[in-house]
Amino acid sequence: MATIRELARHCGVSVATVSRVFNTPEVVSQATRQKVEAAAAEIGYLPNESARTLATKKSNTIGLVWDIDHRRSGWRHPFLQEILVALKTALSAHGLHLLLLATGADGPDRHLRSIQRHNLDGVVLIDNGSRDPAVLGLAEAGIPCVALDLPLTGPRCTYVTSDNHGGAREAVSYLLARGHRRIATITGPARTGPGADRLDGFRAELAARGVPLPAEYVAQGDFYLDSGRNAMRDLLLLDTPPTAVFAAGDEMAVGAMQAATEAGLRVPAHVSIVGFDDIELAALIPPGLTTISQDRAGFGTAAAEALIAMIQAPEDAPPPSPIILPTSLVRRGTA
Amino acid sequence: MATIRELARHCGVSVATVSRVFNTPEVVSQATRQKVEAAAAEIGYLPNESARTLATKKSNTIGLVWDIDHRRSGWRHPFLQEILVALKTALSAHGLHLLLLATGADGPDRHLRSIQRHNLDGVVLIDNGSRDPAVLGLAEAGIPCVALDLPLTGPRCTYVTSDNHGGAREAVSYLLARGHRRIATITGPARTGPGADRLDGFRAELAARGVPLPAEYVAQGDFYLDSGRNAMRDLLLLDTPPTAVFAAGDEMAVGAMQAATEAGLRVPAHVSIVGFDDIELAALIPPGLTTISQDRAGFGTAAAEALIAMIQAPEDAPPPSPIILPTSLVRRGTA
DNA sequence: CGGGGGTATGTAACCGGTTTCAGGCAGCGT
DNA sequence: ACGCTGCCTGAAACCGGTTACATACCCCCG
Repeated sequence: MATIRELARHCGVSVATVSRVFNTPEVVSQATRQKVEAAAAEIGYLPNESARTLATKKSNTIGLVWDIDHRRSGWRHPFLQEILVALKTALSAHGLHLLLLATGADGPDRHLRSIQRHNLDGVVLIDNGSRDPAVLGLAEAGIPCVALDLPLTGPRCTYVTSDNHGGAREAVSYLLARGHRRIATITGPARTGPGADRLDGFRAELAARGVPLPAEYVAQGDFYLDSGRNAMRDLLLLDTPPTAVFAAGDEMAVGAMQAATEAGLRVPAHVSIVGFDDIELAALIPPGLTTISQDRAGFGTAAAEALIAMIQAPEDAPPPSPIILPTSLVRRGTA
Repeated sequence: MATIRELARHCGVSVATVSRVFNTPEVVSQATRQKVEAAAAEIGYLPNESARTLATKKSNTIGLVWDIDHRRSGWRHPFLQEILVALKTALSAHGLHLLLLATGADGPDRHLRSIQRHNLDGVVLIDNGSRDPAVLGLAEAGIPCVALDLPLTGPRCTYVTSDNHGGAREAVSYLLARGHRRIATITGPARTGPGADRLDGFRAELAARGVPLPAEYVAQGDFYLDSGRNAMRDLLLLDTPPTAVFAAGDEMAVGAMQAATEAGLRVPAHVSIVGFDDIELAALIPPGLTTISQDRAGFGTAAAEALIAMIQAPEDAPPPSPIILPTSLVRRGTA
């Protein structure tokens, strides 16, 4: 690898000039700039990132902190790949690199250290509902930070999430329009933003339309398949079982479909089901899961944009406002 | 952030000694070591990665190069998340960081530059079948490199893949044991390792058992759902349609199931289907897809181990041999 | 023709570590 | 007492960039 001094000697200028060609080309004369650029291309010079980071204290790198310990938490992300693609694409367009940090693998607190050690310019946080204090502390650490599906705010910290409240209302509204009046829900964990917001929206729409909601129509789930199946079993055992169920996640909706089938019921003839997420499976499982679709790539893109805005903004800029992505209902066979 | 000089002054030793405490603790006396360690903990000293990388030319970081441009290639990885988890976990255990590089987003060649600019210690390559020359060139660049599902070898380059050949043979063997003699296959793209190997295995097992394979029983697919559906439609239109189909990927198997259903056939009563991959959907779609399961986490773990071994080995060590992960048949409802 | 202002470039300090090399010191044998 | 050895420590060069500051030069104007 050629160094800046070699390149400088090679074309008879000082290292400062070479540096300027790459960083503030407008201050160097046309002639020398072209001379340096040509020589750089010829000998294949590439500025060393570590040296640059050391000198400027900016790494042009953002960290993705993600709880990896799915053995313990059982957590899997429904759209991780899409988010990664969108995030990386948007960051690359601004010359930013992406470093993967994992709370599970790196140990508690370790990612905070990593952020300092690497001079990271910002962080995006994928929520796992762990409420890890070290993760939450990031919001106050002053480093630009955007959380996904986790309502974290601070002077240089914001979050992006879907319109879970509105999506849930739309689902309920749709079921009401189809004539249902006995509508139950299978919730996500209350400690997660989406879990809480979808339940709120569900309640809000029923209340707004004057439809009663018996307490036993709210069944607790954890976003995973088995919890949906169990919850549905319980719902079907009620004296007056619901005619429609809004599951706060597609996996649970699939579990609910299985429970209904096992109980000898047909979907949607005997019971309607609406999910949330629009995972791949939703389109493939017969008769097709009606669900609320999220803007999967939007998470990554919005996170990148928010981060870049915060990085470029002055230290004391007003805190950014949260980004709420729109949802949309996808009609398929289950409702 | 405290620097090494501050820490040195703080406890009355030289910077060299502090550095040794962190890198070669065995050469510094017990007394000073403890003194330095205590002071480091007290003032929260953390060595700066960039400075370290600059001085040693080793970054303790490995790059994950991954073709992100799925808009063009339509490529999605079935187990990306599991691979990421296993890879990151294994790397973290050895103190290595993970940097995401994307051929689609970073532009052609850009990841090669990134590798040099960042002094990456190694690279893992997730194949997308693109045959990108810059990617393939990595094998010769001398940097430790392990490819996933792509038979790439070199002095410091190896790969990990499933036993695609054996898995395919097992699938065929199972169908033969169930009494089938008219067995067709839906292949993956021949340019991909798994696509080619699964077809080879399919052919080999039939040949070994003396079962004839008409040319029209080999239908071309591309691993995605639609191709499976189309291929199956064609197969069912033959004069003597197969009684069983081995699809080289689960998505195609699901497509094949759809085509069979659309043609008024029942699976497995009229036609049996075996897939490959054991994606999540396989267990959930009725009546459950019989398929060949891969060691998903094994990809990440094996890649990390191979990489670490290469990094620690002397430059002229013999090239590592490829890692072939075992597969296993999962019996469900379709065969 | 001399001075002022603006522009392009160079010099050298600095970022925070690692590492070579030299030297101090204690212990030991003679 | 002397020299030798081995262990521990420190001084300083170095990694490859950035940037504050100084300087050289040119042009224009009074």
